[in-house]
Amino acid sequence: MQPVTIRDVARAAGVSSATASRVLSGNPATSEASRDRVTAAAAELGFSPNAQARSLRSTRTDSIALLISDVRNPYFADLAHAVEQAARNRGLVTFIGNANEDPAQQDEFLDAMMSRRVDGVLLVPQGLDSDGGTRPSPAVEHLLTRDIPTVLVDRTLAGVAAPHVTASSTAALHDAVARLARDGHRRIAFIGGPEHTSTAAERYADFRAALAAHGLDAGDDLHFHGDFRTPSGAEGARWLLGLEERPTAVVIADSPMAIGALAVWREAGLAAGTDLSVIAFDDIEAFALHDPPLATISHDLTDMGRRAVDTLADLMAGQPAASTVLRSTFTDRASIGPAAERNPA
Amino acid sequence: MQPVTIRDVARAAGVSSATASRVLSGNPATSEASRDRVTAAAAELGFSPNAQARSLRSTRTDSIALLISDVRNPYFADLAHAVEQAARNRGLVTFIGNANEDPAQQDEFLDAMMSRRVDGVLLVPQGLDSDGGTRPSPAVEHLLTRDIPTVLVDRTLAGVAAPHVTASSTAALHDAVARLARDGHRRIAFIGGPEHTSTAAERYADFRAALAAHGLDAGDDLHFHGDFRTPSGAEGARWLLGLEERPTAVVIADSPMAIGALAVWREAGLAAGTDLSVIAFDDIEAFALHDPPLATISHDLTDMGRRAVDTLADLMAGQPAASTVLRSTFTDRASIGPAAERNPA
DNA sequence: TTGTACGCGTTATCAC
DNA sequence: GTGATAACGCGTACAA
Repeated sequence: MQPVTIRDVARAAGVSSATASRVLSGNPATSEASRDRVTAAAAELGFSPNAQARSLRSTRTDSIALLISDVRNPYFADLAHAVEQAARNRGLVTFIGNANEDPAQQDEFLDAMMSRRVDGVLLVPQGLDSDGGTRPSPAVEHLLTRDIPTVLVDRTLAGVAAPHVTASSTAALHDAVARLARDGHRRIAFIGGPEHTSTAAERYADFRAALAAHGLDAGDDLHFHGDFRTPSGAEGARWLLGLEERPTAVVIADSPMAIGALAVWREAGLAAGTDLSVIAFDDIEAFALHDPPLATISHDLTDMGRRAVDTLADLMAGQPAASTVLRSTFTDRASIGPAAERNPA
Repeated sequence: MQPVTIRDVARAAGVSSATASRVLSGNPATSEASRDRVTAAAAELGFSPNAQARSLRSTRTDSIALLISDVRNPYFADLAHAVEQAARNRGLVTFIGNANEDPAQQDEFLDAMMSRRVDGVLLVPQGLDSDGGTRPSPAVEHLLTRDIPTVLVDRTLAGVAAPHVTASSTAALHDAVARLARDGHRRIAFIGGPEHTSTAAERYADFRAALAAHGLDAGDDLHFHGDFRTPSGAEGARWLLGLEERPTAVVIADSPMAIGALAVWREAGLAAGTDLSVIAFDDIEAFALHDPPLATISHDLTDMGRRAVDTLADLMAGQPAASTVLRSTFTDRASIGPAAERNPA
């Protein structure tokens, strides 16, 4: 079936396409008579305006793009949900894209979005060029040189001046390490994310700083380099089991890695909170499956999503927009216990 | 900055816009000389073609829409990931939309997608009109009358003739009930999804049939009506605890409800596999957090996503497309144990 | 209040 | 192989 155009509607209503257009876009300069006939005809024919043609004229699409790192990571799924609801409240449609933690897929999606002239972009940046260089990837540079309203979310990117909405875990990690230190923990491991992401780098730096503040060993040998995904969490867990002098506590930098790690430790017979104290980043619903309940460091993602959309809206309105840094929360739960004796006799 | 058009590129390359277009869209009727100059100019100016204008001419957008019920449900997140990868392999961009299990949000997204003239739609339908009527929602009817290639995924919809890619759990539920019956279970509860979704209805019907096949009580009083979300799983768990004669086993129709239910039961001191045997639909990574490991009934979502895209591609190519019904798998794990004694002395 | 005519950026159709 | 030109569907300045 041929798509129904505004001309078809106009013909059916016995008016010109200009009048039909005016009626359909709410222009007040229309008579009641034509208004009735046009709306009736449009409904009758099932007219759906061609957004391509419309935005070719008006250069506005009332849509934004959201690029996340990994749809299957509950953290980003929650963020996507929050952004979508906030955007919907402003009459914006959200196109969600999945980068798979891969700069190439990120760029593909961004190119498609720029081609479709979205009004703005919310970007969880996927790190630098695959060249290993120090510049942002081509599509991201393109975004900036073309002055497309862009807000970085969750992560920042070196050399990119766009405003961002992120979360700082400095205080939460300080609290968490204080709690561990109080319970006698001296060797605390860190299962981190990929170095090139700002979140991974910051979380580890904050962790080191918190250790130092409590007079604990701040060597780099208790740092496992994961990639934010489940299998690398399992690897990290095995790495920890293989350490000569086993740490008594561990901090894991996101929830998929925590899932992978906890499964390995349980299989190895380690009880969380008893044999090994565990703190995981993110506080996802599925953590309720774990016994004992997991201590977490988490962000309010609804807030993050809402603020990201607010910031982007400012930018799209031509107003200058400031960056926001939210605070993370440390939640103490039973997966933290007293440090086990070292080398029990 | 003004967007760079193909005319700018043509001018910079010293050719006509027609030649520039031919070069940029890979038309072989071009000389090596102009090819070089045009590609150089395009790169120099950072040209990005306007997809609106392009598809205004060519009526193809090389994009598809995927509407899922709930981004935060890992089942649909996995499906979205699978679809996206499969579509990408065919050069199609996927726009993911989230309906929140709400027909109104479904229709909003579908309208936006129709406006943008996507080449096809993969739809997890959100049930009937809010009127409670028996017809599909307006946007879905629109999709069909306009003959937009559409494939139903995961769920079907009464009265909609579009091909579908779904999964049948008939055999898996038969296996699961057989396993429970063998272990002495006679009272088996079912925490189901919303009746108006085909998956919820089918799963419950198959469950009832499996019970009957094993000569078990098939009354309707052990059926809790949930909504596929975590809080309703918790409600279902409390409902089960309040039953006069407590069932010894339970089947839960999706993973978020399982998460909600298991947390409640643990808090109440019930051990899965000992006090209550548990089988959950879906086999998500996060289930690894649970001890003992959960018995599951699951689908291969990568397969489902791939086939959905295959089917849609056939439709878009004008070929007739057949529906596919995949088979679910029952995985026996330690959350199933012997039926506890009833009314122990 | 309404209709005519033009242009948004691109591709397809013709001539050359 | 290349260039001029029409057309995609819509919104709007202008004229009536």
